[in-house]
Amino acid sequence: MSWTEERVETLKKMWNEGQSASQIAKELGGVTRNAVIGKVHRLGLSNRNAGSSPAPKEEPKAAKPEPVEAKKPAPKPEHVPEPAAAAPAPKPSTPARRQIIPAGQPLPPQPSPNEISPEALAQQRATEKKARKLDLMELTERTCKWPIGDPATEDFYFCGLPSQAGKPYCEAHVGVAFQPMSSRRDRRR
DNA sequence: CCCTGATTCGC
DNA sequence: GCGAATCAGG
Repeated sequence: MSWTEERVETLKKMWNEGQSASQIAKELGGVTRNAVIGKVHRLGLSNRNAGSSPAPKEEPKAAKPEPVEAKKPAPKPEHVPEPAAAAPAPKPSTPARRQIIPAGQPLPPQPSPNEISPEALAQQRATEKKARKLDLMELTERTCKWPIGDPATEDFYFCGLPSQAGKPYCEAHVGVAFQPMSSRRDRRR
C-alpha cells in the first residue's frame, strides 16, 4: 500500500478529528499505526501549529473538542445513573444480558442529567459523536462498552472507543460512570 | 497488559 | 519517503 492522495486525505481528516493512529491505521488498512504516525510526522502535522508561537515554553494543554455546552437546567433529585452493573470485576463475559425494559419507558443506562460534572457530561456527548458504533459482537475486552441509544430500537450501539486497561469504558465514559459519590474529581493533565 | 504518540534509522 | 523497532509515557 502506498500513500495515495485519497489515503493521505483520510489520514489528515481522521488525525484532525482526534482519532488515534491505530484507529486510522485500521481504517486505512494495510498499514500499521507506526506507518500512520510516521506519515503524520512527515506531513508535519504532528500537532496543528500554524507556525506562530515563538514562545518555546509551556504546553498548551487545554481546549479540546466541541463547542457544545449543555447547561443543566434544574438540580433535580440525585439518582445515581449507574450505566450498567458497575461491577469492578473485569470478567463479566456475559454482557448479553436481556434487560426487562417495559417498552415505553426506556432509558436504562443513559445517565440522567444529574449533578454530573458538566465537563464529563459535555465530553460524553462529544464522545458519542465519535463513537465507533460497535455491535455487541464487536466488543472486545478493550473497547468501551458504554451503551448508546435505546436498546429496544435499532438505534442502539456501543461506544467502542478504546478503553484503558481494565476498565470497561473509555476515558470519557469512565468519567461519568464512576461518580465519586460527592464532589467532583479534580482533573489535571 | 493494554494503549498513546515520538523518534530513530536502515531500507 | 517509508515504517519497524524502539522509546517514553498513561
